[in-house]
Amino acid sequence: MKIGELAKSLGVSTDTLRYYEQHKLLTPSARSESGYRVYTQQQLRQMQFILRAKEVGFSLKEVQELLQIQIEKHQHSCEEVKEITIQKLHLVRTRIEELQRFEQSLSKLAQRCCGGPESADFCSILTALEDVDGTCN
Amino acid sequence: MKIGELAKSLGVSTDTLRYYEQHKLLTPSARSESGYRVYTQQQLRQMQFILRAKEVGFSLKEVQELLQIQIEKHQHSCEEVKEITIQKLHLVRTRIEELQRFEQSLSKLAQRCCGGPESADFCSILTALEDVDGTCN
DNA sequence: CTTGACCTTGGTGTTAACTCTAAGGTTTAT
DNA sequence: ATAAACCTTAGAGTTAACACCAAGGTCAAG
Repeated sequence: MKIGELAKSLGVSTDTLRYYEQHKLLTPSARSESGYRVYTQQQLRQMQFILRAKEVGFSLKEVQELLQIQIEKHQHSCEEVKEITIQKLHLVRTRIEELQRFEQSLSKLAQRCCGGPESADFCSILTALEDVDGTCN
Repeated sequence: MKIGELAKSLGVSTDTLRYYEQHKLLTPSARSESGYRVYTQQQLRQMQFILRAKEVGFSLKEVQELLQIQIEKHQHSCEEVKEITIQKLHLVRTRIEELQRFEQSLSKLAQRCCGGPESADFCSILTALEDVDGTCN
C-alpha cells in the first residue's frame, strides 16, 4: 500500500500521514526501491486505532503514550506495561462515566420534551440537569 | 459572585470567563452598579456543565450547540428542541461505544499481561486489539 | 489611602494538529 | 510522453482555546 491509497481508505490526507510519521505515531513498514512509503494492514489498523482514539478526545500525545506501551515493550517489564495500562484504563472509565452523565441529561430532556409544536420554554439541558421536576410546558 | 470568585471556585482564569462570554458560552446574569460582572449559582452550574463537556472531548462550538438548546428555547418549538437533543444523544452514545471499545482493548491487555518481571514482548494494545490468541510471553 | 480586584479595547504569544506552498526531483500509469 | 502520484526539506498559514500584557481608569477593603 502506498501513502495515497492508505490516506484514501482512511479519509485523511497524505500530509497527515507524513505528519504522524514525523511525530512518531505511525511509521511505514518499509520503503520501496524508489523510496515510496509502504504500508501494510498493520499500519491501517494502527491508524484506525489512532483515529478512534482521537475521536474520543485523546490528544496525539496521549495516543502516543498508548502506542508506546507497544513500542517500548522490549525495554519494559510486563509489570510496568500492566501498570501503565491500568492507569489508562482508569482514565477511559472516568471518561465513560462522564459521558454517561451527559447521556442521562440528554435523554431526560428528550423524554420530558413533549415534542409538540409548542414553545420549548421549559425544555433545556440545564433544567434537565438541575431540577428533576421540570416538565415541558 | 464576582468574576474572581467564580474563577477561583472553578479553577479557571478570569480571562477564560471573559473569553467564554465573548464566545457566547456564559453570560453573567447582570452587572453591578460599578460595572462588575455578577454571576449566580446558575452560571456556576453552567460552567461546570461546560467544563465537563470539554473534558469528554466536546469542542467549545459543540458545547455552544448544546447550550443553544436552552438559549433558543423561546424561539423554537418543543419539536425542534427534541430533534436537536436526540441528534446530540446519538453523538454521545457513539462516543460512549467507542470508549467502551477502548476499555475492552485495555482491559484485555491488562488481563493478558501477567504483570511479572519478564519482558513484555507480547503485550501490546495493538496485539490485544487484533489477535485474540496473543498471550503474555 | 493605598493596594488589589475589577473594568475596557486591543493586541501579541502559545500549543496542537494540521494544511498548504515552494521548489526541485523521481516514478508509475495510461 | 505526459500527467499524476510520489519523494525531499523547509517554511508559512490556520483554527481552537486560551494566556498574557498594556494602558488607562474605577471600585472596594483594610
